[in-house]
Amino acid sequence: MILKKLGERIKQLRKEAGISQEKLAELAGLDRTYINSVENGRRNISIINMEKICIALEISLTEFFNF
Amino acid sequence: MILKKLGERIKQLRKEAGISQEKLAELAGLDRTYINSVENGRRNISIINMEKICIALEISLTEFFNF
DNA sequence: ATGATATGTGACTTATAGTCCGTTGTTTTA
DNA sequence: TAAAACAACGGACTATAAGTCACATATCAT
Repeated sequence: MILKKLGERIKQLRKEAGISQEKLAELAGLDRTYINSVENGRRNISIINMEKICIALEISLTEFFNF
Repeated sequence: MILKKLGERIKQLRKEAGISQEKLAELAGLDRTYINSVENGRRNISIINMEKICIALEISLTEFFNF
């Protein structure tokens, strides 16, 4: 399902960036546990938070959704 | 800003599909007034609703974010 | 084994997404 | 130009995402 795929995509990109959930949270201005629940597909994330995460991961939304 | 761009994108694709906001709402299983406010950049839409709208517009999320 | 670092989860409050009722403009078409 | 059809917008309400916390569990180095 979409939430799982999305979470896995974030996790994959975060790993590629070589950072922890905590670091990503800090860069995106979000809570560590929130990032965790998104990665695990337990959150129906909004577009604004998606954008924050993409900016933190230095990737465009277009690139992000290229999967 | 992101919400404006997103709204304009939906409106553009909806026009291309030749349907009204009401018809899109019906196809996506969302409210007519909600579609309107999304198109006008006044809503921070969630990924699940984004997907509903994409399905209604017969376009993939990947294609949608190709802008 | 011990301590540091990273991740997973449930429960909770607050903010806002999303619905449902309506009214008022604005196009389109007969 | 009247009347449909469509779009924009508002108030009141309910559902759900955002955001945080305490704590549990891995993981890995020393």
